[in-house]
Amino acid sequence: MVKSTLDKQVSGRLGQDDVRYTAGRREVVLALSEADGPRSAAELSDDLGPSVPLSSLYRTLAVLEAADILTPHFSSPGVTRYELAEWLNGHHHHLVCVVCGQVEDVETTDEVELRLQAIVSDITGRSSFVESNHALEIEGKCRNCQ
Amino acid sequence: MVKSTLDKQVSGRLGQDDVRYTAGRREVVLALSEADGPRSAAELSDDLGPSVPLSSLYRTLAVLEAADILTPHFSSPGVTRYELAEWLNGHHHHLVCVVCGQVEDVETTDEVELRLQAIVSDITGRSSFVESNHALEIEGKCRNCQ
DNA sequence: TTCCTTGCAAACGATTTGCATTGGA
DNA sequence: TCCAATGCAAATCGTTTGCAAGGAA
Repeated sequence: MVKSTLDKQVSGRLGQDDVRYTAGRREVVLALSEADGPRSAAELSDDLGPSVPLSSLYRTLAVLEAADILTPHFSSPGVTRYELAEWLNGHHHHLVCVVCGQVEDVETTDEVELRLQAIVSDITGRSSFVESNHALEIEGKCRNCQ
Repeated sequence: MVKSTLDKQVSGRLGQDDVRYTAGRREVVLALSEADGPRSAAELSDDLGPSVPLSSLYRTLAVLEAADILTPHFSSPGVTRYELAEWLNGHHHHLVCVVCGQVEDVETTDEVELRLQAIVSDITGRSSFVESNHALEIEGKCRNCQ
C-alpha cells in the first residue's frame, strides 16, 4: 500500500489518539481531498456508493472531526458539510451558491489574507470576544446556477 | 395600536405580497428586533412562551423569510437562526461563539466595509462566481465562555 | 483475547405538512 | 363569505445510538 503525504499526516494524527486509520476512513479522507469544497454525508455517500452505510459514514466523520482531521461547515439548512482541516488543506474561503447550496473553496494570496486579518482585528479590537478563526463566506450564484 | 417605524416597514412589505401582519408575526419581528443576534425557533419559543406552538413559529419564520423580512443563518449543526434582513437591520457581521453557539452582531464602519468589499472583489474577480452578498463570520469565545 | 470498528435498525431532534378550525377584511 | 392564518398531530429529514457481529493487533 502506497501512502501519500496526506495519508501519512492523517495516519500520524490518528495514531496519537489510538484510533485506527481503516479503509473506510481512508476512503473518506481521499474523497474529501479530491473535492473542491466541503461535502455533506449524503454527497459523500453518492461518491462512495451504497456499499458504505450512512451510519458508518457519520461515525467516520465524527471520528475524523474529533481528531481535528476534518472541519465542519454549516451553510445550508440542516446539513453539515466537512472538509479537511486547515493544517491539511491550507487556509481558504468559501463561495456559497444560494441556488444549489454547493460550496467551493477559494484561495487568497498572503497579501489579501493580511488585509483581511487586519479587518478582523479592527472589528474585534474593542470587544471582549476572543477570536480563534475567521471565515469569509461569499454568497452568490455558481457557474451552473446563473 | 401604535406602530413603530419597523412595524410600518414590515407591514408595508408584507402588504405587497398580500400577506397579513398578524399579532403572532408582529411578536416574532419584535423579538428579533430586540435580539442582539440571530435567534433559532427554539430560542424564540423561549422568549415568546409556550402559548405559541412551534409549528406556527416555524410557519411564521418561513413566511417572513419568503417576504425578505428575515434572513436565515446556519452557524451551528442542525439549527437555523433568523435575524432581520439587512434593509431593516443594517449590514453587519457576526461573532460566533464556538463554545455555546450564540451569535452576536458586530457593526463595521463604512471605511472597514469598503476595505472588505475590495477584498471580496479581489477574490471573486477571476472566477465565474457572481457575488450577491458576503458574510464575515468571526469564530472564537464570547464573554461568557472564556 | 481484547478492543476498536462496523452494520443494521431503532431512536432523536429540528423542521415540515395534512387537515380541520378560526379569524379578518 | 372567503381565503389566509392557526393549532394539533403525524410525517420527514438529517443525524445519532444501542447492540451484536467482524477484524486487527
